[in-house]
Formats: sequence, structure tokens, C-alpha cells
Amino acid sequence: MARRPDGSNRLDDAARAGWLYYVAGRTQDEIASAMGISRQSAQRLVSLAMTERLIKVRLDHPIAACLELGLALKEKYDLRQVDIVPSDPGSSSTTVGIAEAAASEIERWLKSADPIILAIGTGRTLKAAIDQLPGMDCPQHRIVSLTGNIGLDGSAAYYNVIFSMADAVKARHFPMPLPVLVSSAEERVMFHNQALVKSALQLGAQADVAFVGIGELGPQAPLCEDGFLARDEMDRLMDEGAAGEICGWMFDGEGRMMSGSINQRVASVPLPSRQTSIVIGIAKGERKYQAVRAALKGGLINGLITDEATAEFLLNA
Amino acid sequence: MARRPDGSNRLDDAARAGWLYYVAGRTQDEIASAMGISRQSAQRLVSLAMTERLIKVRLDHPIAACLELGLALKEKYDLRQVDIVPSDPGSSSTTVGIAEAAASEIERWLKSADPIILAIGTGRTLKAAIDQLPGMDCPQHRIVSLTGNIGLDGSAAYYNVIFSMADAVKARHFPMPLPVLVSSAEERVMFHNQALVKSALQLGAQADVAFVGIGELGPQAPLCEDGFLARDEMDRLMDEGAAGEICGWMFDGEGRMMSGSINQRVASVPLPSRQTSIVIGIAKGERKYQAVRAALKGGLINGLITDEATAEFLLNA
DNA sequence: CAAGTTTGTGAGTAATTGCCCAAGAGCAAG
DNA sequence: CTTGCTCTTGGGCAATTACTCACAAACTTG
Repeated sequence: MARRPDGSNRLDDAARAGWLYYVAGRTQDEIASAMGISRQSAQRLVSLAMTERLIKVRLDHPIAACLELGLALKEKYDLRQVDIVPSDPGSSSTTVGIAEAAASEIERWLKSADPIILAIGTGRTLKAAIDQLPGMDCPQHRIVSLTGNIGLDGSAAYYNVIFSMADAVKARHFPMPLPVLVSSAEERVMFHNQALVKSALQLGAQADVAFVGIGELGPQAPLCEDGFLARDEMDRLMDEGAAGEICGWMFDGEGRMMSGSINQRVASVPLPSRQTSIVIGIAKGERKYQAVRAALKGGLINGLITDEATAEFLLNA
Repeated sequence: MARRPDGSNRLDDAARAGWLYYVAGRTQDEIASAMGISRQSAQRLVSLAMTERLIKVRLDHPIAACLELGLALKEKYDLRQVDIVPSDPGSSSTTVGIAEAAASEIERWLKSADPIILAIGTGRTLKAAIDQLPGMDCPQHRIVSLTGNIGLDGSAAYYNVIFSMADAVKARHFPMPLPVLVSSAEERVMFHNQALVKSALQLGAQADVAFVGIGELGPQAPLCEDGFLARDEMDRLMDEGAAGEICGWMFDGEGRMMSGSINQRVASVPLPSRQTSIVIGIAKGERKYQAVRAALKGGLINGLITDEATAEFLLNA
């Protein structure tokens, strides 16, 4: 009999229990006796399956209200692709719901038999989305990161979205091993001449689809909190009228790229052309309202995944 | 809000409620007050979302495929107990995986506080399974061998499954000190009149659960290799359409017991009734596909422990 | 238009689940 | 071998959810 001091067997059991509970619809009591454990242990396994994200729940029904909002938005901002999920008034999470929807959309693209180039940004929202991806096997596709993952202090610990994603879907991937912001335009040139970065730049320009987060600016902006941007720089940007950022590219309230020096120091891949690619922004929440609206106004994105409340704001604003 | 007198609005509500419940993780009470309906109605909507399959749950773990296969097999062949373990495509072992699973299942039965009678066959697979048993102390149970352990040449060296097992779990045990095949029906009667054999026969008939291997036939069959059956007899059996054996009992491709003289010379305990007992077959591997299928078709077993690949064959065949 | 049928509602109740706590097993250090 | 620590287990209990029933509204049918 295999002893189970290690965790791997435990996850197996959790998967089993979770499957029996959610898919087969058994009660925890039945699972307990089927697996020869106490009900409490079964409950723990089921809950473990949840917290370990072994179980993925997804809603597949176009709710009329969301659909209508989506259609209206699509028209108003001339979008190629819109996905609206219901709002949860009681929750302050900035990812719940849209992460699942984004995962579903990403999966749809990855299921394509024809090889595609999928570009991806970074950030909490995208990380949450990637976590919802099922395991896949997509050697035909290429995934390219649009932005670096190294902070001001040199740490690379940020949400390594592209690695988690490539790991889940087993596709070739092209990370950007550099900071989001470098110290000068010259340094950027230097970074961009590195072989790895060069191929990311090339691939990014040819991307069929890109999934990007939309970041708000301000003292609590993730860009600040995660140490990509110093506080005083942020203040200056705000003074100059910056309203949001995508992959580090700063834009104003009308969605025009900021003209100051800041964008010359952004080392990210330029956003793929909205003429030839689909660039899908993923964001929700009151704090991001202005940033999302600006991105839409400026045509920086031509696809959107958001929630009802945000969609309503965007329609009426 | 779009008014809709027809049912589509109801499904929308169901989707919304289901989303709030499963994705956002709110309680039905919260959903009820958020949507302005009674808790019961909320519950109905959530359950409707489930029954209408608006909510898709899936489990992203290798185990999931096994469980699904198991459920399908259980239905197709009307089984009481199915256990599918992941296949290891790189291994040609006929025991790895199922031995552990079988041990785990045996252990589960032995943990019962109520005394049970556990019958057990023989063969490499079962030997590997009981090697996986942890030490236990089960004086309340009785273990009976379903089949003899003496070869054509009189040697008793075969996989002495029952002794190893009784040793490991410290239960009373009832071996069958005779050959698998005797020379004639008359000799069988003689053997069966021995006291030891008699009690084994009686116990076997009352067994609560039986674990048996499923043997394939052919020149490389273990039955031949281990010297229980002469080569020319095997050839004759194959000509007559024999497809497999369980504890020496030969059956054809439909799982019907062979009518020739061979089964009159099998000295094993008859398989316990599938009405009152659980008879669990343990087998995997391409060479055994036909034998396992026949055993299932004929209802010779009502439980199965096998691997994914075999399970897939059994489902599609 | 009335009777019958279907569908949805709320109340009450049984079943199921989630959580806290004390006890026990496993393990490392002494 | 003992001590102290952590992690896991199972019991008990409160919260949550599922089911049954009786009734009302809406809808169908003659």
C-alpha cells in the first residue's frame, strides 16, 4: 500500500473527491464511504480541490442583459469582441468573473488547429485568468509576452503570467526578460537588441490576438504597488494627465499615448496593430473605469472583457 | 431591463443566480436578497442552472478521465464497483497501478469491523496486489482461496497468494491444497471430499467479496507458463473458442463457461454468486483485453479494477 | 366562460455541509 | 527514549441547502 506522507497523493484524492462531488453529484457522506475516510476528511478534500483550483466552474449562458450591454458597447466603440459577465455587487474582487471569462476566451483561441501567435500582458487579472485555464496541449501555437517581468529592484517575482500559461497549455513561449520601465531610451535600445527580446518584439508585432490588462494610475495602482514605478514618477504622470496604462504604455484620458519621456522608457512590446490583430482588454471595477474608457476612446484595444457595472458606466459615460 | 414573459428570462435569472452561487461564491440567501426574490426561489434558480447545464464544472486532473471511464463502464456492464487507474504508456507491466488500487480496495474491505469472508484467486496480479497490503490485524475476517496452488508436476511453489495475504493481515485463512486442474471429474470429487477443501468450498460460496485475476489464453498464457495446463490442452481449448479463465474456469468470448470436459476437471471453488457477492476482476493490458471483455459480457464478474487503456477498449468494443 | 392542467411560490422540515475544538499521530530535536 | 511541535483526524454543532407539500396564478381546452 502506498503510504501518503507526500502531498501528491493527497491532491489525487482531492481530485477524486472533487470529481465525485461536483461532477458525479454525490454527497460528501457517499464520497467518504466510497473512499473509506470520514465525512470530515471528505469535506476537507472537496474543499481542497476547490482551493487548489482543481475544479473549474464556468457559466455558459449568454445572459440577456449582459449580451445587450455587450452589443451596445461593441457598436459604440467599434469593437471586434466583447464579453460581459454579471456583476457581483457584494464583492470587491477585481478578478472574479472576468478571469473565468478570459480563460474561456483564451481557450477558444488555443483550440484552433491552425497555429496562432497569442500575445499576453501581465498583472493580477491575467494571472487569475491563466489560473483558470485547463491543461491543454498546443504545440502548434506560440505565446509571446508583451511586457517585462522585472521590477525596479531587479526582482523577477511578479506574476509570471507567461510561464504559468505556457506550462498549462504546453506551447512554445517567448518571455521578455527585462524590466517594464528602463532608465532611458538608450537603455531600451540596448535591451531590445538582445536576441530573446528581439524575437519577442517580432512575434508581438505579428500576434493574432493579444490579451492585456488595463491598469489604472494613482497611488494605489498595481504598477506602483508591485514596484515597477516609483511613487514620485506616478505623481508626475498624474499631473500630466495620465489616465491608465496597458503593458506599461501610458495614455491620457482620451486614450492618446503620453508624449513625455515616460513612454520612451517603456521596454514592452508595442501593442499589436488594431488593424490586423485583436487586442482584448480585461478589466473591471470602479477604480479602472476611467482607464478603460480612455483605452476604448483611443482605440488602444478592440476587444473587451468586463463586468456589467463597468459596461454600464462605459455606455453612459 | 428587458421584460420577457417567456422562459428565456427565467433561464437568464438561473444563469445569473448560478453565476453568483458557483463563480462568485455567494450563499443562496445573499443571492435572494440581491435579486429580490425569496431564498427558495433562489435555490430553485441555482438548481435549474445545474440541471439545464448552464454551469459547467470540470476537473483538471488526470484522475478525472479515469473516473469518467469508470462511471461509463459501470453503467455499460452493470457493475457494482469499478476502479480505473491511469495508464502508463511507457510501461509494459501488467500489474503496476492496478496492484496498488487492488490493495487499497482489499484494505478497505478488511477495515470493516464486521467479520467478512474474503475470497481470493491467484496469479501474478493478485500476488503483486497483496504485496502492497500494509500490515493489519484482522482476526475477525476469514480469507479463503478460490483455487489450488499445485502445478502439474506436483510443485506448490506458485504465487502463494493466500498465505502471503493471511500473513500480512493476520486473518484466519483457508487454502486449497490441490491442483488447479485434476485429471478427471472423479478425481475432483475425491479432492473435494477432503475436509480442508470442503470448508474452503463452503466458505467460498458465502464470500462477501472475491478478488480474482483474469487470465488470457494462448501459448504465453500464465496458466501454461506456470505449468498448470499442458500446451496441447491449451491448443485444443483455443480451437474450441475459449477466450479466458478465472481461477481456472474457462469461458468463451461471450463469457459463457466452456462446456467441454475441461471445466469438469477444474478443482477450484465455483465463483461466488454475483447476486449475493461482489466479484472483482483485476486485470489490465492488451493481451487480456478479450478475456476481460468476455468476463464482463458473461457477467462472471461484477466489479473491475483496470487501467485507462483497457477501460477504453472495454467501452468501445 | 368554466374546468382542468401546468407552473411557480412560500413555508416547513430533513439532509447536507462548513467550521471549531480536542485528541492523536508523526516527526525532529534533545 | 522523551519532549515539544505540527499536522491531521473525527465529533459536535450551527449554518446552509434540498426537498415536500399545499396553494395560487396563468394557461389550455372544451
